[in-house]
Amino acid sequence: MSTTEYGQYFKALRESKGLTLRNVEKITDISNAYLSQLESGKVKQPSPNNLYKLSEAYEVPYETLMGKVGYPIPNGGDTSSERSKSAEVSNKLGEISSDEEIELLQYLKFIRNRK
Amino acid sequence: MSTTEYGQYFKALRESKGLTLRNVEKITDISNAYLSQLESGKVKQPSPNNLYKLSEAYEVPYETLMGKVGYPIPNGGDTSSERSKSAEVSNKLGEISSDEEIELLQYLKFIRNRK
DNA sequence: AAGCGTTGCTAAATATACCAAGCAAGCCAC
DNA sequence: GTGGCTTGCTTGGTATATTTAGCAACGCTT
Repeated sequence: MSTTEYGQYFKALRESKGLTLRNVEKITDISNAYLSQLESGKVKQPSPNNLYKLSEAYEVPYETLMGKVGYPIPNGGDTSSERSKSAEVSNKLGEISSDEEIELLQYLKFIRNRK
Repeated sequence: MSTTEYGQYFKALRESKGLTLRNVEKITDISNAYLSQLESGKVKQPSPNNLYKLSEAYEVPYETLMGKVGYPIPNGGDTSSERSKSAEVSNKLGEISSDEEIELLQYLKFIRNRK
């Protein structure tokens, strides 16, 4: 199944914000070691508590992260698959795939780093 | 320590429905052994996946169970007095400025055209 | 070059979710 | 009573979430 490891998503998110692993550790109290494993796909289901902290640090909706890692989310059905009929909160950019998401985050990092 | 004995809550829920541990096991695919531990307070943070199954079996809102065991729930109402500081609307990419938004849209177009 | 702080990462260890197997007590038929 | 069936429960084990300690490569500054 879509092996689009969400680890890369987390990594791209962090880098787009210009944060280091130890930066995030400081903010969230999650060890940098664990964060590294998270980003390299060695963790399957991080606890909701940690997802919540990360959602704050990265300023993305908690629900989004819950869905990303495969937990059921309160209002809709499943996620992880892009064919969901869910009226997913439209992003300002319109519908984007997981792969595009990562690329956009990487580009965002580039944008913010120049100048 | 929270001493939050939600175990008794689960037990009361099950009994109110006239279900046995093995009944619930059949329905949810959660072992009766585990269910027993859950109800006797030997489990601290059951996975959202299992909470979801239980919410279906017991016909209570998923969010309610999430809150019961101490997980943050999507719309505020956390156990700890945490009130959202602001309703920042964020998307999967985190906060982005208008200028960035435009650039991202252009880049998205580029991405999609390069096939 | 040598040292120093930073970065991401890994290995080993601990904690805990969860299951398979089984046990003791209850209940109802024979 | 004895046997079978059901109940809740415990014990031992496996898997996995998470941390502590450390390491190697990098960039600085001197």
